[in-house]
Amino acid sequence: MSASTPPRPVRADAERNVTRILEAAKTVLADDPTASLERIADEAGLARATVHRRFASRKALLDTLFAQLNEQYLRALNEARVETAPPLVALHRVTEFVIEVKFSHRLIVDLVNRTQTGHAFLSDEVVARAELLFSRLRDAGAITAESPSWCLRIYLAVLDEVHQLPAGAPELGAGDDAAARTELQVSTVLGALGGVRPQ
Amino acid sequence: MSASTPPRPVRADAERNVTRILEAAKTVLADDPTASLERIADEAGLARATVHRRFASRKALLDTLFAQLNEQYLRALNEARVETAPPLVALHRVTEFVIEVKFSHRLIVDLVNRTQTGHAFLSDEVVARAELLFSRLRDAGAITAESPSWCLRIYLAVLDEVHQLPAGAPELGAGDDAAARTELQVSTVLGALGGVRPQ
DNA sequence: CCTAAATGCAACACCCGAGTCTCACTTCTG
DNA sequence: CAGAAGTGAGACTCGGGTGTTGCATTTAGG
Repeated sequence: MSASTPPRPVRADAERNVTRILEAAKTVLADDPTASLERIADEAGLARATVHRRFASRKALLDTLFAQLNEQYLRALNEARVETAPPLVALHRVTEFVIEVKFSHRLIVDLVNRTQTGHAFLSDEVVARAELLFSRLRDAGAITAESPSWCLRIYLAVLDEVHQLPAGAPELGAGDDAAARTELQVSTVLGALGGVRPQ
Repeated sequence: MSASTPPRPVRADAERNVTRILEAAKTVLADDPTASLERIADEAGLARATVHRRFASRKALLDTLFAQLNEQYLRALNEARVETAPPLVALHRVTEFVIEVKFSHRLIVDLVNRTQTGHAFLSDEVVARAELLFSRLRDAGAITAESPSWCLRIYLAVLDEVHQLPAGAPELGAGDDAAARTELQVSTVLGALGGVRPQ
């Protein structure tokens, strides 16, 4: 049964262009969530027709983008061991990973608001496991906020702001950028949710 | 010099429709920042042509909307005496006013991101006075965050989330809705910015 | 009540983005 | 190298939103 890869090996350069398009889409859509496919094609250095060849529709492109994001989040949740590690440690680790994901959250929020289709931009699994982390934080006394969904909303809202801070911002100090953003995110969220700041 | 009101008294019903349109625009755009003028016209119970008669363009309508918002913010800053009252008191009062302004911040953020024109959705004066309030909060030891502009960003981000909480949400408790939202906003922001929560 | 102003309605031109198709040309890949 | 797959460029349709105009009707207000 070699049926999983029928008779269509997909040429290498075509697949390469798929990733180029996705990369370009992230960049362009982060700047303007309503950007046209032409802008994305330009950013990718390809013709608009090619984008349509690789993705049946704009929606198909966005779906792929979302799927990619959820995959990365899932990886982050796994590697941070959100179910088993001490919750404060897990929060730190998951945030480290998420900060590295160069994905504009504003983009997602915008798209969700726009497409009333109730686009499940974060998969149920991601939401459930993230909310579990906040439950564990509360049970451990690290925060006082009761509702995990509220916690997640605040986390994402703050994440958006941290993400948008320019590279050399004074809030980030002088050291490693990603590390500083992680610190800022964690301490801001813990404070917002009624916890005591570490350090 | 009776020139300020030339020979054009503007009929009463016309002016009434202007406010109707603005009201409808707030409602509709809060739900979908890209909503068409037709949807706004429908919400206002008017024909689309009438919207165009009262507002030269979509942009003109949005400008008026923003101007109105800034006016309300200015009033809030004045009535809260942000420059002179104890900063924690001022924060509380200004938040009370702002919570009453039924204006979706998501709308504004979206519009700002969309119209790259650097639309100054919050007037310089509003920004300056709000940032002053955060400076005073820091000097008084109520928060530890250094950068007033960062504080304002977090404030607005949280405000957006508080604004979007459904009416009977558990985070709001059972009492007066507006008061509960004010409390949640203030305590969340103070915590996020490194302060100690009152109570 | 009578006029001027405002509206509703319908048609129109215009622009922009999505999606499709063709055809000549380039680039993989066996 | 040869054929297949992929691409670029351009034209095209289609849908939807903006902005404009003309005309009949309604409404405000002296």
